[in-house]
Amino acid sequence: MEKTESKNFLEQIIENDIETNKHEGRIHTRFPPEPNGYLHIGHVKSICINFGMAQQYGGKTNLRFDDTNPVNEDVEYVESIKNDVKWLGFDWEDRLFFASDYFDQLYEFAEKLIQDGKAYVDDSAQEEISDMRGIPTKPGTESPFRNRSAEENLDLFRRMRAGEFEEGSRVLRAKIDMASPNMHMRDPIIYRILKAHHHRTGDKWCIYPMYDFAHGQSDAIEEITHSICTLEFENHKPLYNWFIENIGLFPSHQYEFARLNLSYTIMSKRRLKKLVEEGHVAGWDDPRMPTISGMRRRGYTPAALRNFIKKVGVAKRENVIDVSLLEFHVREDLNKMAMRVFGVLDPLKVVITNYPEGQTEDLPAINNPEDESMGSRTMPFSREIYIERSDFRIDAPRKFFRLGPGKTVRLKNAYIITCENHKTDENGEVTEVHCKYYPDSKSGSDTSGIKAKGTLHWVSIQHGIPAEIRLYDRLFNDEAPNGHKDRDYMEFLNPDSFEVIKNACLEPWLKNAKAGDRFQFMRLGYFCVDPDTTDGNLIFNRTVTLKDSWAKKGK
RNA sequence: UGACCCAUGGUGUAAUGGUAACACACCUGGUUUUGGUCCAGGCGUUCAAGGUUCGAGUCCUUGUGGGUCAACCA
Repeated sequence: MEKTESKNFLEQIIENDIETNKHEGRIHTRFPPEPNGYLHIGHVKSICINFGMAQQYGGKTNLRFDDTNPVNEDVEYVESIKNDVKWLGFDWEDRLFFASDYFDQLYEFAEKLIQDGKAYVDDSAQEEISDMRGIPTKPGTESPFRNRSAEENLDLFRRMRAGEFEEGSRVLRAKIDMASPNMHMRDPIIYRILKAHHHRTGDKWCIYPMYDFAHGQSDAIEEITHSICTLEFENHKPLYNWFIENIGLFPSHQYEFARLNLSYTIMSKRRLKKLVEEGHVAGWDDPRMPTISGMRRRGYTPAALRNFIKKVGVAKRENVIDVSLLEFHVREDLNKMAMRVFGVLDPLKVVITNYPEGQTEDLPAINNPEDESMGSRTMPFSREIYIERSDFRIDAPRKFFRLGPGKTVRLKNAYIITCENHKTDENGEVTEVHCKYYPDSKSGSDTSGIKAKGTLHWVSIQHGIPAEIRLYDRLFNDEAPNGHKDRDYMEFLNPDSFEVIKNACLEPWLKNAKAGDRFQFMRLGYFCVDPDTTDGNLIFNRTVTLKDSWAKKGK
């Protein structure tokens, strides 16, 4: 726990609860995903808050799957969710739970409510129930089935459970207040008939509890002290409390925070799913997706994500976080840990005319200037090398500290060279650059006295290895793709969000890189090895570029 | 025309009745064999009107603006 740091409102509540010895000072939270999709950066915030708070105050966090709707849920998702939470660095220890673990208890709670005259079976059609609920500004009307006897309700409910009725023909409702200004209190449905196979309970049940009748009670059963969720559940809180009070359960309390929104992206499961299904991305783990699996594949680190969430803060007002803050934390973490290597994405041949043919030198290279313990390696240098095509310009302006006719640059870890000539093809495209080098300008023993303003990365053609590089950019080119009333978010898809480079050339050290390995390609950005990589085909994903104050100047 | 929640730089988040601060972004400059990192500096903020108070971003009232709620989803 950091000392004098300012506290967010949840920390203040928790510290106050500890001071007043509420729940004997015990802190117990839960992360309650529904196993119906993949986790995204919005969930990362929830995970970090729920696990983070407990960690910070010596408490515990349960992982509980809210699996009350078998129609949408699947074990595939529970495995991916567990994997994602673990990868982020959090541990639920032996506390892996499912709302479905409590179906028997939940059923008993429902019978108790019926016996107490606080719940009834409604035979109305779905549409009738909806009509009778009224609208927010006008009270609803009571169902004709509202005043059945407890005996009749109990009998009907048991027969619902026994499978005697068709799906949709009856529901169990809590008997609260059809005139409540809070729509959730207008006799909410708490059980519906769903003749569906459940991924854990199989065919044991044909009635399933609704979210409102499962979530709070599950919290109470697990004796959760702080049930932290997002703002849209604020209106559910009176109902959450109503069930706890009327059933007589452990007094879990719900607290709400504002969900995370990121600029240039969308966060709804439904919309992300559409991107996948319509093939706008390669899958849920496409590196452009804001999913945890996508960001993992892209090369983002768990620490970067955690630090990002910490900086974003926790409050109750709607927010849109600038993606640049995320990128900042990705770079910050990678800068410390990523080995520096050389790779040329768009090769341009350079011949060093006065360098002896057939000669090769192994030049030392520091692996990470930020971390001496990462040591060094050597890189082969020879007469013919590749440089980045964008590092050469025929019409180089004054402030272009790179190569051009007559220009002098340092080849990182090697020699200073001066451009003497270049060849072009019939289209005026540069095909080859001729330079001379200064033998006494070798890195580490430079006595030439020549000053080169720019430094370039390079790869010896003879020694370089081929690789495929996948470049990613933001998926949407609008800051708030979902924030336009008259335009669909799909209209803002960035057509240039993905580019494949097939003919990149990397320094030979990289030949043994393994899937998931992260590197900084000097001067270009951070890259990681994609799992599609095979023996003969090295594939890298660009995680994020380096900051580029030159590009920003508009060149 | 209901209930609940929210309102601080470009974006976020603090300030708990007492000098509005921190991060990102942006802009300068320095260091640099990465136009990276690092270092130094700059820019810019309390929705409005009343009220309480010696003193209000903070408390009260009203207004304005925004969000949420009318799935047998969660």
